[in-house]
Amino acid sequence: MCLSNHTVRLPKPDLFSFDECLHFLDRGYDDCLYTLENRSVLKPLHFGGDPFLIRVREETGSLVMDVMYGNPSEKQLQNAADYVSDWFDLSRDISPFYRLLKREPRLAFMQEQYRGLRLMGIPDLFEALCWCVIGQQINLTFAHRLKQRLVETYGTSFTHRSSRHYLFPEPAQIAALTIGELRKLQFSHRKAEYLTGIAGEFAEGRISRKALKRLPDTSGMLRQLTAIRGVGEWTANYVLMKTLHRMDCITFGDTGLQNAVSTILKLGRKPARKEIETFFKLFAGWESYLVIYLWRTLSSS
DNA sequence: CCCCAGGGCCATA
DNA sequence: TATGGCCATGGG
Repeated sequence: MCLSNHTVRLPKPDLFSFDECLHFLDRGYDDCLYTLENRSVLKPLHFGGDPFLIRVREETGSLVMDVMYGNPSEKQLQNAADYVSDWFDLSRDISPFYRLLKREPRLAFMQEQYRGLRLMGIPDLFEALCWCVIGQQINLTFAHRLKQRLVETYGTSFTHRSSRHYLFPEPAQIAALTIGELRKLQFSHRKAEYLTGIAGEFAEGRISRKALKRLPDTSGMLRQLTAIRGVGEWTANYVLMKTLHRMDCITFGDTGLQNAVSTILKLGRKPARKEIETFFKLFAGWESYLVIYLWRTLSSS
């Protein structure tokens, strides 16, 4: 990695497509936590100090991260570079996954059509858990609207070139909210309880990404996460793949996953859990990537 | 008006 | 351990 003043170059790994990653970021929903602009992404970040804005774009052989606003320290710039690497899963060699795809005739098309798609992460654990709770059992359009209301009402923000950029609220801010305040934003009573509860766990230090990461295996992490009220099997698996980059996660119960598997197996019905397990057998150690690629089949082109 | 949406909790048996 | 009701709202 080459650090200059306010620009960082991150080498692109093999089997990396910035266009496929942008396709994911732009898959039809307005997301309030980043902005797409001419084949680049604007993303506000903060690591303790004042927030700043980065832009991620592509050059031959590398991703380029420029600071567009704010004045991050060298350390914060390094944090931002790590964030981007995490976000785009840059440090992973996915060639073993592609070899498995070639061995499954019904999926071989993926390594052509989606070539270079990465597991786009949600590096912040609190944000990831909140996003899961918000999205539980409602359509994604409405889920994005709820997230936007939460972020625009309680997140800090700054203006750059007449656009407002929002940071996800801190746990302490959400923990202090009443159920009624979230109900006003059209959260259900139950979701409001889950959100403030999860925020409280973070604020009081009972959950952290660091502590979770110390656990030896995925099943231990799943147990710890599902002990939190509002976090079931789906949410725990989603968070482990998107935030901790665990590679052996299957979001059982996921409607999108079930639809994708049903289509590929030509079932004409919802697959049973056992059928999903069987289908994933060949991909041991790469289940999370298969989930991502199956979700990819749900958005056209 | 109907069904379902990138679930999870809780009561019941 | 398994099943069903419930949540709240929007899109098709």
